[in-house]
Amino acid sequence: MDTNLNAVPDVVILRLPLYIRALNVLLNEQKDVVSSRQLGSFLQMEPAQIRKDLSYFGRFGKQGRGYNVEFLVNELGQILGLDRKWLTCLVGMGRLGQAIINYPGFAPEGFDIVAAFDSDTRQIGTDVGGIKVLPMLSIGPTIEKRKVAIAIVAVPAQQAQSVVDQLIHAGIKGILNYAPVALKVPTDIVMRNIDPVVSLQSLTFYLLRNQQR
Amino acid sequence: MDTNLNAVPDVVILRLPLYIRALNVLLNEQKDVVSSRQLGSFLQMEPAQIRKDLSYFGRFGKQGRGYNVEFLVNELGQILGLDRKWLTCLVGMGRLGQAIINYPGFAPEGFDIVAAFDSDTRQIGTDVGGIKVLPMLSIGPTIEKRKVAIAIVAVPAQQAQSVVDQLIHAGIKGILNYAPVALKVPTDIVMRNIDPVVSLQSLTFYLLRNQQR
DNA sequence: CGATGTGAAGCAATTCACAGCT
DNA sequence: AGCTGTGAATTGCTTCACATCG
Repeated sequence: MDTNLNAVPDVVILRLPLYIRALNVLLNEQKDVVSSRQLGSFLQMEPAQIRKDLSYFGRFGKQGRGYNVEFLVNELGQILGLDRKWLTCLVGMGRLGQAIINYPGFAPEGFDIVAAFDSDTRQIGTDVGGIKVLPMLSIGPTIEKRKVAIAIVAVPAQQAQSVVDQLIHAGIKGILNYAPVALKVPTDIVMRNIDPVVSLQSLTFYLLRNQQR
Repeated sequence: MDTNLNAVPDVVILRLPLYIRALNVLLNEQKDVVSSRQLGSFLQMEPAQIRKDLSYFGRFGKQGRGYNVEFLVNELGQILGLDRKWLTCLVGMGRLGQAIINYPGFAPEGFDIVAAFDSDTRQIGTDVGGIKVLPMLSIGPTIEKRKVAIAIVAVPAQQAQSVVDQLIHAGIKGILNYAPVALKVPTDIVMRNIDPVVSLQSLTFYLLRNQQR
């Protein structure tokens, strides 16, 4: 075993947060040890895949017993960098932006929204969820001064590319994009897209196929 | 070429909506023909992958020329079942539910939200975005009577599994889940999860890895 | 025994490369 | 000449199966 992080397949990284979610549920249920078989039945996946995934990073289990839940959740958190705070900003304070900034799920996981931006002059200066809304022109200086690493983009599709360009120019390295467009970013920038319509549009294929039969 | 829809890999189905998005942009730009190379550079992917993906469904292109944009977007829409309306309901009318029901992106793509449910007695009976909020007990009768096929779940994590069980019992076949939990559904139910925290938690891995070097 | 960790095997997806059409 | 459609080659991922250990 080698633990070369560059050799870990992307799909494996995408699954780690799901393992963490499941392990936290088990922790709440006072379970202190779990086997790959139990975790697999919980997440509806093959035990072998879980063991192989974990083996990219180390030997976390005990033969004949399984994995210590608390230990494993901490190890995985460390691998993903969840053992520290990530300064985050939000661009776009429309209805979606409002919902995002008021969503209580980010902070407990270490994603602290420390700045918010909008182009609407009526929004600028108002206080939303304890954060003052700044004008778009403040994006650069704010990100640089506060060393914000992640941006959440919740602007209309038309503005998204220009906003993302500004963010990257200011030093942002990770982007969570809610705008329904395919954005272009340099290879060293990590982006995730959240687009409910795209999700539904592949879902319907299976609905169609399942219904005729 | 055979066009057996059961033989199409899931990853291919997941990419079709992205092609549609891109093609619609090109349509707006009055482009009437596009090559796999152009589309690939637009979407940052390999031309061969696009051609192979499309070849699962038919021969849509012309050699030496490329693909007719309007024709291809219509074909793909038909394959995914986007050429008709999908009756959709929304469960959970908190901040997230409000944002979802007011999001103007669903209806133009054929996803009509025709019913909304909540457990909060103060919400029930109110009118949100032209739709009256019904109590949870109405889920079954409403879905059955109106033949709703898709449900969007925007309730707290704790209630999500029970809500999903009710929806499936009432005949829902597709679920777009916003609750941050791993839900269990039968194999004939199609589910998509939207969880921004999970998205961020894999993003951070690459931020960590890129910064040390 | 019971369960991990892991090479090897098997399967799936991507990319190559080129015949064939326009 | 340019570009599609597609077998073949390649690359990547998942699952098997078992040595090994508690």
